[in-house]
Amino acid sequence: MSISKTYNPKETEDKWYSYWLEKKFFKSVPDEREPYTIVIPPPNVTGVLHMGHMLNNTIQDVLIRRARMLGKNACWVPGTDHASIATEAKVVAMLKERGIEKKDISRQEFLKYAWEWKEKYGGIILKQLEKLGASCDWDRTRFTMDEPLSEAVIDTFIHLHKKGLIYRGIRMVNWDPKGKTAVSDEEVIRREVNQKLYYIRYKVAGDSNAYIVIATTRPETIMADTAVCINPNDERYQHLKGKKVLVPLINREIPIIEDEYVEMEFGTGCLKVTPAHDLNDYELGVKHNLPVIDILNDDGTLNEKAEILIGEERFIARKKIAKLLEEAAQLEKVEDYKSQVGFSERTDAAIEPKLSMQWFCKMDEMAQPALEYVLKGDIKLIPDKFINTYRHWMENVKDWCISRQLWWGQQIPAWYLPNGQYVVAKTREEAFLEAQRIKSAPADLKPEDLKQDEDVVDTWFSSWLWPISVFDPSVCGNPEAKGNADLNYYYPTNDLVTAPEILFFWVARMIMAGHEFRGELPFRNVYLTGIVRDKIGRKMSKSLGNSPDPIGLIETYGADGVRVGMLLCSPAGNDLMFDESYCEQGRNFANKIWNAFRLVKGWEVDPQLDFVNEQAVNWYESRFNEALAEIENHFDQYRLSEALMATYKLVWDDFCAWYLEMVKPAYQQPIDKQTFDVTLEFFERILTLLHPFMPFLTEELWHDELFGQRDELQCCIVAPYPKSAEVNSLLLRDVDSIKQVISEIRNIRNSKQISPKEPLPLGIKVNSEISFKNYFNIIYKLANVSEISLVESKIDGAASFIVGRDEFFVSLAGNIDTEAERERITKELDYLAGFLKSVNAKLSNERFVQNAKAEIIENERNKKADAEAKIAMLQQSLGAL
RNA sequence: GGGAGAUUAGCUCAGCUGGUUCAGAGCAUCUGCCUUACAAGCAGAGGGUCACUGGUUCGAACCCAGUAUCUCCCA
Repeated sequence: MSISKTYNPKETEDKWYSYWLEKKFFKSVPDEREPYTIVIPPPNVTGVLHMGHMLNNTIQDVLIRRARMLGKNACWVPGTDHASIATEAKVVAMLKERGIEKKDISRQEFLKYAWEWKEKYGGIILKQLEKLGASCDWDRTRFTMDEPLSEAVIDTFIHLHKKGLIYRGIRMVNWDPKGKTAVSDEEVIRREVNQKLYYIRYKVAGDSNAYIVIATTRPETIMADTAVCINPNDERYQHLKGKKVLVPLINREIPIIEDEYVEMEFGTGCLKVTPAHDLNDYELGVKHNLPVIDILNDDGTLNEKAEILIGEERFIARKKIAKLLEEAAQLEKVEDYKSQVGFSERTDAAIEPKLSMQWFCKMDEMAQPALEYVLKGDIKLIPDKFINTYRHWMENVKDWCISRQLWWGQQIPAWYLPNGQYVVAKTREEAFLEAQRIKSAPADLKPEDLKQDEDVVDTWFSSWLWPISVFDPSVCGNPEAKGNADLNYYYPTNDLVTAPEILFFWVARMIMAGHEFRGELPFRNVYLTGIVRDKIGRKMSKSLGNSPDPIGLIETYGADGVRVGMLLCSPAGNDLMFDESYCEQGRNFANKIWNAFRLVKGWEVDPQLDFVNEQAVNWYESRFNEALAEIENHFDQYRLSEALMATYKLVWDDFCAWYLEMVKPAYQQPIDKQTFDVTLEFFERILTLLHPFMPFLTEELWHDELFGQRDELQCCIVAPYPKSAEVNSLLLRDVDSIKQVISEIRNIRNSKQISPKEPLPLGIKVNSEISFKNYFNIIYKLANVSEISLVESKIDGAASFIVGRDEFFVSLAGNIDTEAERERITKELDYLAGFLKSVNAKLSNERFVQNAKAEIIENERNKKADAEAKIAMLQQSLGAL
């Protein structure tokens, strides 16, 4: 092993990752052990690793590695989703570069290019996860468009359609004019945008001088107006009732209708009604039986129904309309206005509400049991504050628009007869058989007359099957199927780690699908991570350029350093303010461990030597067990950053700063065999405890010859996780006092500018039951004390301090500064007097003595006794000065 | 507009059922150290009106009400 002064991650990471792969440590097959399963939230196949993935996958890897070491059959299933809109956009761009337009090629040709693209770029993110150390079972890697998984999607569609849970209908959908597809409500991101509010004059028909003013943010849609609406209670507009107005520029006549829906305070109190381009207007239109005029093409340009500005893009049209209105003297004024606008999650295009024929999945029925699982606690959301949000959504869930006007994805298995009727079936042949049963079907119907629906289903319609389909896709759509061995062994999975943003998108729907096809929940715990922000709280994003390159971070700080850095700043469910300095802290920690190892490795053993470190060894043993219990408790509650911090302190403070210093032999002196052996054992245990957080460093050290010969499968990654054992709390308490004594002596040295090299004599006046003799060698070593004497009375002229009930005296070579000493003691006396006063106040309060629990009163009495004793000691010291 | 959550040291966060010397941790800061594992380090120190105002209680960071600010979700 190299003995370089610092840990060098580059020399170990690839080496051990390949080794783990080669020895198949990540691989899982069902056996008699208890399974522990995580399915990865499949990243978008077009994606590259960002900080959110780093956090998310670090957490999953910590959980899976720990489970593996706890002896469970750990299985982490990786994969990607096909991300229809995003991928299709990439492919369209790629084709464009090659001079090919999507509209000029067939669906089959397009898909060929798309697969080509996917094979070439689709695996990048998974490769990046390897750098992080992710111990996924790569043999199980799945893609949502793999043949069997796609088939599962189709079967699911058919099944739900048969159950009446999927239907087709005309609805107002969120239209993405850039992706030229519908998107679901969850894929629309609302943002506040600075807009203008245009005040437009509509002339009253038959009265060339009269007009009303309407305020709108979307003047380009006036050509689609089919009414103007006023509130019937609005005093200002009583005279307009029953009249008509003319749409400006095109002078089409539209009625004035009345509805209390109109807010009198907003704008002018007059609302233009545009049923084709606004959800609320649509509903108003249905209520008042208004026609629908759709003036927009799928790409967001104006069509011939607009009559003017045909072919112009909607936002350009908006500017031009404003100008035309102004020229026609029909634009009264323009005001700045802020409002919420929806944007497509994938393309960032402003969403256009659009009426269209789409497929929907009914949600309310499926939401019911999915809500129950969470409310009953069968599925735990961590942190549980998300239960409320979840419930609110589930109780107000709307039907899910699942069709997308794209080619990349699973094509909807609906087949249209020439007369417009349709059947849902897996293949053309089956569809033909189905179709023949339709009474009104043409008698001479041939299979080739059927035309399959052009659309594909939403990517999430694949993803919601993920926890099932990665194991056995064949049960999706077939709830009666038993499922294969994998599914029966691994499902339900244990933990799901994901971002709260997709609680509804995905988590809720996985629960629905799990219930539908397995009658069972898909996972038991959902750990919701926070959003990674920069140190000033901004969400990390490409456009802001405030996100560090994860792979760059790994190169700078090492994978272990970055993993530790991510976890140090990530309380569950709270956003984390990421800063590179956390990774630096992680790297420093790795280095600390490395150097502790170098120390132990450098020791020479002399078998002749007596075992002199019994107290230190026993203390550390207890301390380790105490910390382990604490760490396990943190893990049980998914408090990973606290589990890490407890580990960090155990290693750095207890093991390195105290234990190793206690047992460390003097320079170039050998160590006794027993201490050496037990220290190695302690070190091994630390490595196993650290492994889930820092897999590379620990595996590297684990294989050092210092620990003896290991066979090729004896690796840290599968070493048994330590088990907590008994804690000697008396010993822990004693050593706490000893540590305090040592600190006090160091402090005296420090404040008096005495070199740590100069040994000082220590006198102890023992008033407690602590057997200080047992700890003499520790005190000698760590406080650099020349001699220790147990004394019966105070030592005059010495610096003194109190720990617990015992008094300590350090005689200094020079004269002590009486004045400073007096001041220090007086200060402490003042504090104690105040403290005693407050304790006495409590104890003399009758109501306290009556109401408080016995043990609390007892405690107050102890506090009083301790304080009084201390005051007495200090007063004596003061007198002795 | 409706809902949820947050506010504790310069920063990031713990603080469980109200009760110990309970106001904590890590980082950062300051002071002193190149003490043969580690300066990516060692030893020590300082730092807080627990957002604000009331209330309940023998006792409040913790419970209740209101105010302010921030974040998220939904419309």
